[in-house]
Amino acid sequence: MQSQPYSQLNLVDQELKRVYLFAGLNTPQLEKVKKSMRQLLLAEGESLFEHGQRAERFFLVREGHIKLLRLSLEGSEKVFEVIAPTQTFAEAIMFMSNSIYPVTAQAIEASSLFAFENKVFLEILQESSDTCFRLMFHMSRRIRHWINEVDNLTLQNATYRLINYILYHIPNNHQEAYELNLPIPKQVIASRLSIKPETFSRILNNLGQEGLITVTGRTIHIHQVENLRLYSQSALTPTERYEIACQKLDDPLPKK
Amino acid sequence: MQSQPYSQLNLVDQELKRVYLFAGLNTPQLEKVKKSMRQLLLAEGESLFEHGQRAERFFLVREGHIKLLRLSLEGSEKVFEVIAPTQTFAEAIMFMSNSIYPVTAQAIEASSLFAFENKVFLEILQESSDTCFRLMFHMSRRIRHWINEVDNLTLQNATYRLINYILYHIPNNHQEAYELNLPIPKQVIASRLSIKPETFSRILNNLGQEGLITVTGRTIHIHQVENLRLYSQSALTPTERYEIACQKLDDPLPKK
DNA sequence: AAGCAACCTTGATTCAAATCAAGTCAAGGA
DNA sequence: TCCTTGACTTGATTTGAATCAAGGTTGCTT
Repeated sequence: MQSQPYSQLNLVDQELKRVYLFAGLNTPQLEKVKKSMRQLLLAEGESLFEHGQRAERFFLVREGHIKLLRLSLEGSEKVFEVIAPTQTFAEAIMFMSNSIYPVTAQAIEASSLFAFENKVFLEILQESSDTCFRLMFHMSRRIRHWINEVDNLTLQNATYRLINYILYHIPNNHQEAYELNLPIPKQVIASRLSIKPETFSRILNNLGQEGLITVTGRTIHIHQVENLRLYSQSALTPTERYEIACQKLDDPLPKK
Repeated sequence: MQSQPYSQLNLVDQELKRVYLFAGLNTPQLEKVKKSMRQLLLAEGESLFEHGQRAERFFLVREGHIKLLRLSLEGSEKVFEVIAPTQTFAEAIMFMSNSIYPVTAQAIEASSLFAFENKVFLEILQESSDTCFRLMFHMSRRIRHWINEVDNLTLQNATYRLINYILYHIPNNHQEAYELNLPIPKQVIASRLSIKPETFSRILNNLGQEGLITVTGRTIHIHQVENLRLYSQSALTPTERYEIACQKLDDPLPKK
């Protein structure tokens, strides 16, 4: 991992102002943040911090992708989240004094990030209840995000979760065809959705067989986004879906 | 649901001061909170708010138990959390202006609560960055709680989750025998752990067969707390556990 | 161009937990 | 006392996804 103090450029200022944590800061406050900021360059597979390590910094991804994961006792890894450029992570545990990172962070590909000192940012917060509020807003969004996550994991099956993942990555307004490029290996997405790679592959296959999508490498062609949406709303078991499909029986469906 | 303004008593003051949100408030601030506070009495099964409703209040449970749940499309319910006396809930979404409750809240048994106005409390927060910090601390704890929840749901099996639930309800220092009284129906606990009632029952049975616990109605006798801890640490599948148990082979184990 | 290592797919099999279907048991009412 | 109702248990069966075990692709290196 490379680490270096980062020179003050106006370009960086703009980059930081787009981060929700810093959006409300004035110039001297921003300067203070920038002084404690470090640029990190991670190689593919390199880890940034380990589950259990003291949490003293939070991070902003500039290029590449970082996965947050945990290892089970048997050694298999479970990815909780994949952090993409412009997103921050590990800022929420800042408030637990002497706290530890609840997950391990590792670069999926060569990545560039900024690291910020919790201590410095906490000092700034102490002066501005406005920034506090903005932060709390985002923390509560994160809580809701996790509630949804548990919801997905428990109420729905693997196919539903995968479809939801796809839909999440399509702009809301799109109704017709869409071409989705997966930025990261399918295995990582599979883990993120708590699905084994084999099952992931089979599900994509099934959706292809049903004529909803076509997969070419890491590109997923969705023929009719609206159809996928309907599909996810019904949230049925494959058996049930097949039965319904047979009832509709406009187009011949593959017999399993 | 009954609702009424609540008279100012010193007893209530003490009750409120023990709540983390109010711990840092001074007397006039606390008075302000109390003025907007309402007491609610819920009958068994009565719901307090529904998933999707505007979130304008947060709550403190005084007596009884409240479950936070979501309904699947087919109507089955998934319990996310069970709130016990002295605990608050729905305070984290306070910061999302115009936000909605992400879950439904319903009384498991006849319950008594206090309801607080988000607006009033937010005004107080704006004056005290100290209280803000305390709140953020608890919000970040909650985020970590949910990360652990997902971890449990994905890396571990049903037996492990149930054991963890039991261990969680035993004081840390206990090593020997312990008698745990479940305050709520087993079905609710099962849903909380994302297990079907039938499976829940079977797991308790298995643990009984292996000599770890004895179940009498809603009372669980744990013979050796330390044994349960070891069991949960290994986190193996039933098959694996049985094999290991056979290798140890000090005491005869039931053949399946 | 050959070799190799990720990454992905496919098929056969196994398994934990869900589902379906009857029960038992205890509490409360009429 | 009988009947109902809800909470729980037990057994038989099904099923979604994991696991095991080969293959196939792709892209990179030497």
